[in-house]
Amino acid sequence: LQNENLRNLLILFEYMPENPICFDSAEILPRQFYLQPTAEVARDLIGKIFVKQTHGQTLAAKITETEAYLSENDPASHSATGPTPRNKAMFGQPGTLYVYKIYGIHRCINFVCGLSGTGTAVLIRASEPMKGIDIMKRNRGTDDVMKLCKGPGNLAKAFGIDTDMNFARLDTEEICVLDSEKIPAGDIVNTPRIGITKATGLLLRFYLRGSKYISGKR
DNA sequence: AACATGATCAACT
DNA sequence: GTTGATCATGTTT
Repeated sequence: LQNENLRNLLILFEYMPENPICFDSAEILPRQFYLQPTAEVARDLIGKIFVKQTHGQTLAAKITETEAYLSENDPASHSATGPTPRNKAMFGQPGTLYVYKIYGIHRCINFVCGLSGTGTAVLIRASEPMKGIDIMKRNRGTDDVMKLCKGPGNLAKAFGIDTDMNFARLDTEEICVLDSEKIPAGDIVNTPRIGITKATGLLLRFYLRGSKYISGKR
């Protein structure tokens, strides 16, 4: 898949749903990818394809919005006060999942990155559904494709990801990120993070310019 | 008491 | 369409 442009990728995902993704030719992002500094991972994840496969069903969505969370120098990060039972996954291996429950109701998906043990991760805030849309609709309880994966809680629900997937590796066929064509730097917008009250001055939110699949206002 | 949220509904432009 | 208030719900500090 790595040589297809995004339009072809979309056609493949939308109109050949009966065919499984060919992982022999798809480029799964290696764990090495997540070793970069957190903000760079957050930026580079824009446009990549998030994939989950279970029970022969494939879910895929193009990542459109991310936020970087640092460590002790970032009061908004769960890892700011050091390792705890909740944030343990953040201090684990880069290229693994950190899933937590928020407001007692929703789940948020993070990709652990940076050097192992540093406690940095990227929150996946929104994505554009590409495959398994009927399943996402069922998981979410709505038919509005525009809103299926908009917002971190909705994204996790659409993908059926709960805290039992905390610590999961991100380079398996069960759950992974596929590489895609490079997004021009000018098409990635960098803003302050949203939904937080601390460290609001840091520009650690990234989203795909012009995408309709972005959380927050307008 | 706060929380890296989302759905709903009233009241408005 | 948009904005603001309110609430649901459970875990962490």
